[in-house]
Amino acid sequence: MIARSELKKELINAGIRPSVQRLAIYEYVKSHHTHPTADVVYDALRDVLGSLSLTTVYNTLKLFVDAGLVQLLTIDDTFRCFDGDTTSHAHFRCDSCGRIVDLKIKSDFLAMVDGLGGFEIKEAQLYLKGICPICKRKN
Amino acid sequence: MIARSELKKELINAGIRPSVQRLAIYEYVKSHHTHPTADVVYDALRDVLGSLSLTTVYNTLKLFVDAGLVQLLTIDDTFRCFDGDTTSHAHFRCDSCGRIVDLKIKSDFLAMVDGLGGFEIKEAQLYLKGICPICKRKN
DNA sequence: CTTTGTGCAAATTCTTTGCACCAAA
DNA sequence: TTTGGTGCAAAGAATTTGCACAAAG
Repeated sequence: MIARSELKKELINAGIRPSVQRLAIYEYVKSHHTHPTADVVYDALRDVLGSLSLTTVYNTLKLFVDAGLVQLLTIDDTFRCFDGDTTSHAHFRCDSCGRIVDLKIKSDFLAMVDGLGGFEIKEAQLYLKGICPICKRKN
Repeated sequence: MIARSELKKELINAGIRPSVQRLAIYEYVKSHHTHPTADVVYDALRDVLGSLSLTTVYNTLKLFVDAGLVQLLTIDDTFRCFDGDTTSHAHFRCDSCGRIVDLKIKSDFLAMVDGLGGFEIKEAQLYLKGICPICKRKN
């Protein structure tokens, strides 16, 4: 859990003015590791904040992604979700419950890829899909 | 390059009736390693085939993906593209030219992921993004 | 004949944009 | 007072669906 004042500084350092809406959205994605869609963030904050529109959520999340503060995940092909954790890690999506789980990966995992000479890698996403331990136990 | 008759057998084995359209679409994704979108496949085949609709291309590619004959890639967040190569490999997308390149990965690369005990992995996608060697040389 | 595939047009869904109003520096 | 943010409504883009006709077993 990061302090609100700390998050505010991060936005300012990134050249983003910390409006009430932006700070609330930023706090949400930084403190929830549920990989929410824009719509989920909207539903969660619309009542907390006096005023919020889905447009603002979309605009703001895009702003954060472009600034490198938030990661955009395309593990599901039907909707985009967001991850406030920008450190290197893998994602697992359960085919049964739909949950997206964070998984640690070794920092040098790119060594497993051949022929990367000459490529400049800026971003890496490792997506795994299958059945999570909880759903597996149920069946 | 695989023979048409061989591809036909693959469709039949998967329980898919090899119509003229389906076979042409299947042949296209199996012989082009350009990771086309449905629209690209449509544009490439509409003149070759007497008749083809974008709807059929969408339906057919979905059919192939569900049957496990073709892979769906979500490396780009604005459109889906398809890969006739279903063997394990990574994908690199160049931010500059948009090209998607296949890269070999070591078969045991999942050993780089921690805490997979209890998970049943059915699918893995490794997406890399950055600048490809060709675009890098140009700048 | 009878089941299945094709393709047009319309619908759907997610996301972005234009623009007027509002808020903060 | 001037720059930038918010949010409504409308537009846009990718994909899916309903349905009538065509084709293949």
